[in-house]
Amino acid sequence: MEELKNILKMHNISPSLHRLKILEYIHRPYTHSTADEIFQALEKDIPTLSKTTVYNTLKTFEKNGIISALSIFENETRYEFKKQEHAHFKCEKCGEIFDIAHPFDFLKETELEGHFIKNQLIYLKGICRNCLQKTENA
Amino acid sequence: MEELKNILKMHNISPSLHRLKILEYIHRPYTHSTADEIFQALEKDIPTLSKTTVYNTLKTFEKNGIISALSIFENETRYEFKKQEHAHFKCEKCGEIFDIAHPFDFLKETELEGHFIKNQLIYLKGICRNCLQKTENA
DNA sequence: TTACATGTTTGCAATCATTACAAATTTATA
DNA sequence: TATAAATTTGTAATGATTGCAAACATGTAA
Repeated sequence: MEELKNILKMHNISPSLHRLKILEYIHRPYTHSTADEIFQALEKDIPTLSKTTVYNTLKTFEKNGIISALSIFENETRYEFKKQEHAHFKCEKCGEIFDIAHPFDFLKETELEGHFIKNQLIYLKGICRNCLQKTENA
Repeated sequence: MEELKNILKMHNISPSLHRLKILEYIHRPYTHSTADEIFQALEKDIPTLSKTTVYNTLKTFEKNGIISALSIFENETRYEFKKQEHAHFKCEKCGEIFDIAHPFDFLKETELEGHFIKNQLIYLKGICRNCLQKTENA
């Protein structure tokens, strides 16, 4: 919790309870949460929490580079704690999302067909290892 | 126009006027259109056109593999005629979207961290060649 | 040609994620 | 303690998309 507080302070965001709780939720490993998911999870602890606050806070975090917003999952925006760059894999069967350490760093800060590439986003789809195993055993 | 008709027929979709017009619009090179954009463009020619028809038609085309839906551009879904796989580049300055012939085919139909990869989606951001040139000349 | 079944299109209402905004509340500061 | 500033809330608005039932068009068989 102290660590989270420091993250906020380092980004000049005052660590209010709500902000800390939201950050805590996103900070758990392998989360790719929607605003609604976060809201529903925290509502229990903080009954006065408003969804607008969740949206506001997520926007603040994103602006300050603490989290990343992923627009690649159909209509809902998903948020994750910013960390080393990686690809995202979504299983077509179970819908689970996995982070994948990806080997495409050679693209960053380079030129492609005359355009200067700053960022890359890689999204993979297929069948995840869990679902593959289930099929084998069936 | 005959070509478009054949595309529909080959996918067992009867080539009604509306469907042909919508397909024609998407078939133009380098389009990454939203449903609304298509609707507004065709409304002039087909005054009775309804937006629901545009959505219905796009969904039909997508199901039949004629077009691809891109969810990566913030909130709006964009559609493009299905063709050879490629990456998408969006310019941070002018917002224009470019297709990029991409060199990542090695990923397809392969395995990564235990998951079976079927599809990949690559999204790049940066400054496009046009905007770069403008900056140089300024 | 008519009548019916089928497929297509329409228009409107509903949904869902997100944002705008102003009021209420809390916190920090003088 | 009073006041300013920041934070949070609640509600209404927006915008993309979907559901649905009615209207319309088309093809087919009698």
